[in-house]
Amino acid sequence: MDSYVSSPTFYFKLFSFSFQQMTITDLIQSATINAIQELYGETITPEQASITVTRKEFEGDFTIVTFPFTRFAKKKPGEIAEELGIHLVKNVPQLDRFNVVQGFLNLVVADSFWTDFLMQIAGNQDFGRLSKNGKKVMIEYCSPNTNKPLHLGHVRNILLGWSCSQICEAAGYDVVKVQVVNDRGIAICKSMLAWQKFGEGKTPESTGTKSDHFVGDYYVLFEQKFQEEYKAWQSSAAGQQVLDEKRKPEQSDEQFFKDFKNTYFNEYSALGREARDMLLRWEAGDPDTKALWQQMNQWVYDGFGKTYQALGVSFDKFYYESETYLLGKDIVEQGLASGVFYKKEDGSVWADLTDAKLDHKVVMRSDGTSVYITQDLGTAQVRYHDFGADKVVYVVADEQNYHFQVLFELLKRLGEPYAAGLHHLSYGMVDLPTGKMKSREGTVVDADDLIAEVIAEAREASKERGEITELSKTEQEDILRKIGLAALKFHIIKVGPQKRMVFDPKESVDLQGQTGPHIQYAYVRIKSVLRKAADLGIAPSAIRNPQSAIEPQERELIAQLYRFPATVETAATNYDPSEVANYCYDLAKAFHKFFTDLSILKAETEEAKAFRLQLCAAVANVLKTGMGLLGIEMPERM
RNA sequence: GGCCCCGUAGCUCAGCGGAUAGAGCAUCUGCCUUCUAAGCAGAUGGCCCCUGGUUCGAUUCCAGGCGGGGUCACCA
Repeated sequence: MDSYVSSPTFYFKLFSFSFQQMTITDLIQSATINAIQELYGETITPEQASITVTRKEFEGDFTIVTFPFTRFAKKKPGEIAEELGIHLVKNVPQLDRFNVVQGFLNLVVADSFWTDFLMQIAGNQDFGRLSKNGKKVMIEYCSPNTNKPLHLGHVRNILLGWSCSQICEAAGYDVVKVQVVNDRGIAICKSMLAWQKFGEGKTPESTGTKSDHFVGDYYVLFEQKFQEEYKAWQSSAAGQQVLDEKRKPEQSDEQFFKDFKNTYFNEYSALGREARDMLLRWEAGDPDTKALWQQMNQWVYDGFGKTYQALGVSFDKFYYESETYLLGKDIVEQGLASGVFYKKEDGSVWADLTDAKLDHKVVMRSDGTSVYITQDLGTAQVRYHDFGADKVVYVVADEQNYHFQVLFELLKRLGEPYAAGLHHLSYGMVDLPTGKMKSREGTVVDADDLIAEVIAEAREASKERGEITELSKTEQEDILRKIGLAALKFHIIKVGPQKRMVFDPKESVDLQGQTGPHIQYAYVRIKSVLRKAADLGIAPSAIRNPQSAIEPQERELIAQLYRFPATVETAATNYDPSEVANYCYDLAKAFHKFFTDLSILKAETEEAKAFRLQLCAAVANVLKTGMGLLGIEMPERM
């Protein structure tokens, strides 16, 4: 029966000096297994002895459902619950009493257990951070193209990637954050060409434009000029001739030209030819082209850097596709030799993945050049060589689900040592209330605009409150920045990654209800009380007279705090920051309830004041840590 | 068409084998002679997409539908 005890999920670390301690639920669970053995002579598994948190309309902390035990106990659920309750309270010192409702056994944990726990975590800044597990996880996120600025989609990606990295770190991993930059290809050539033709030597400085937006503007300009050219061609004799020859009977003229756009770009367009020529010159290493490319990209990186800084995120290493796009060919050779790949008559190389319910997949073109996935194979290997990693997480939108299934399958078949630790953190696209974001229709929400907007909104709301007007201008701005970003970040991160989400700009700026600022506000209230207590000379203390019972609001808060380490752990194993977000909200909510129901500095006894202060301090600490895992900073006042 | 994801209050989302399914927003009603009302309490609002199956028990697991999205390029 030791087998389940040795499983790491049944432990978490309470203290910074690492020793492992069973949680109270594990204690109850193993005691339940013993009790069932003694009472009914039946051996049950931990899964069968499932413990849940008691619903708040009943008295108790934890609940055991006894229905499954009727099979062998040959008694009514209520009777079993009664017998089990007596046995557990007798054998588990941490349990004070129990009650039975239907077949549900509600267990009440002794006050002393909760106060002891609070004493243990008092003053421990690292509570919730698990000790190092000696493993490394590499997280790739953001991965932008360099032809235009970051938008709302990138923001979701960045927030997911960043908070995952923070959560993994808290869960004991070493973390390497990497970004793959798509800095080459036809898209950046379009920006380059438009700037070269129409830019008149302008620069971000000369126009006062944020430099990534400056480059993006030329990308847009290219599209405009191309559309003009295409429109003109459509009504020309040449265009009409193609229409007559190639239009399918069921197609309208308009539909035909819409579908024909790519072909036009590649085979007819003058601008298209110029852009493709530029790409060819780039690939040939033409110095002028390279210099222009470098200049444009540098502008973009400078601009991106500012956005990352505004969002409070960073990367340990950037990989550039211009340096990796030729990688992977040796892997293809090895794969051919080992029989993972096969070659077709035309010279193209394929993998047959049909037995893994996937398709045949090209890994090398017939002309010997590599495709997208070849490059990914190469990059995976290079990165592993650079850092080593037990787990590799790719934060990429769910439109690439199939791609990653194939990539992981290939890496597995190639026998890469990290293949078992690969994970695609797939997230749903972000929609607007008006529908999908479409760059062509100009409905894309720009990241920088969004950040500015949420801060402006916080400023507006702050004016009405007048709470921070005494502070210096810089302090005020710092607070407003924290509040605005908390609203934005929490609004996005609270949604489970897998779900496609609707982003309503109006709601993202809300400061009330289930929002980041609501949680910050709980923290600020605590900080305010702690300052006042210091002035009054009241020191926090978890020591409590055993005679005075803990209030339900206090108990609820402590029980919430108790769940924090386990929350961090599951969020890390699931790569799901929304679990931490929802936890923080629940904790803040419980605090606000406590705060309005019970007075801290005017509590009945000195001892109660000190105890509540200690509880508050612990809540503040967990809120700060938890929100920190989401990349959200806490202000001291608001 | 094959495969994958999603379907819970008017809206945005939690819950994912267990008790009468929860929050926030919106609508309505109360609570500031001060530990910050960005808060709290209450009211209103649900065939948990449908139909079967497994189970003592299904919103939760399985199968089949329906609706929405994605993806099936020698594109990235």
